[in-house]
Amino acid sequence: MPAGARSKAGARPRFAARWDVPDDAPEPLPEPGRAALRLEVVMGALSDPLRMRIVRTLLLESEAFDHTCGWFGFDRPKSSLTHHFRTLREAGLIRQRQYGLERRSHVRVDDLEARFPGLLALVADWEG
Amino acid sequence: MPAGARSKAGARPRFAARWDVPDDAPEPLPEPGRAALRLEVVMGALSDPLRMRIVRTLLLESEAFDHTCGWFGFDRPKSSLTHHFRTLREAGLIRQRQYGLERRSHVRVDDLEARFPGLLALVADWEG
DNA sequence: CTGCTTGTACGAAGTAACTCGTACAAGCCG
DNA sequence: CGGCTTGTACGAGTTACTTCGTACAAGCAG
Repeated sequence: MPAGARSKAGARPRFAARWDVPDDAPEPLPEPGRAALRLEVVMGALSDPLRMRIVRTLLLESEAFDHTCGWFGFDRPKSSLTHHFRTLREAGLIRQRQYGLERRSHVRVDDLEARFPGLLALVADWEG
Repeated sequence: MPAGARSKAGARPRFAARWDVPDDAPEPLPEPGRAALRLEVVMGALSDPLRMRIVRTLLLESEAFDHTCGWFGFDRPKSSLTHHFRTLREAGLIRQRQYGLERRSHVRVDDLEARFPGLLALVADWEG
């Protein structure tokens, strides 16, 4: 099945499909595998408004590549953002890669749709 | 619209539809209205495995009426169960009514499907 | 090398959540 | 009435989470 082939009529998600990761991209940081994703952990990660906003923003406004912490423009100390991005990664919501001195994130759309179909649509519809 | 008339082809939820509440039923305990439901609060309530199990059990195994705390058979002190059921009610997941000396609960299927379509299907599919 | 940038690690302080024991209220039944 | 049941209220102990300052590491530009 080709990557991004998500064309079931009438069920196309409103959030952007993910792109093809280039072969020379760095390895992802440690994260739970698809089978290890737990719904209650994912929901716990999304119970924080800032983290919900991070995922939603990545889902709706991200271009065809990963984004750094600073791209979001949050007015919070760096150590706080580190905490929230790590929480999202350890819950399995985002994948992070280290590009030089930047750490870029994107939503694990495929894994989340496979394990929890419809969950990302709820996040996309969230009114912050 | 008859109760349980949820027959969009291929999208029928696997959990039991709710029943008609009799006219002489007690008033529900204080709860947030449909418009006041917040996705991050609902997810926070579901981030506890015991509470996830309560909602899932109500969804899949409940008969055509409300159920008491004791019906679940949890091996926890009563004061702990009070805490979790109240958390679920205040988050808007369940509705509670006082019948004599029992307090019975059911999932707010209509409100939750209207505000967060697909969320209850995720709960029903949860592997505890 | 010197600075600048991105982000981590660590720790501390404050807050919130969970668990549970005890005491109490309210309804039902003998 | 007295006892039984269902569940609450309150409080304490513990744990977990959040927030953030500071110090540090690593990459890049000059």
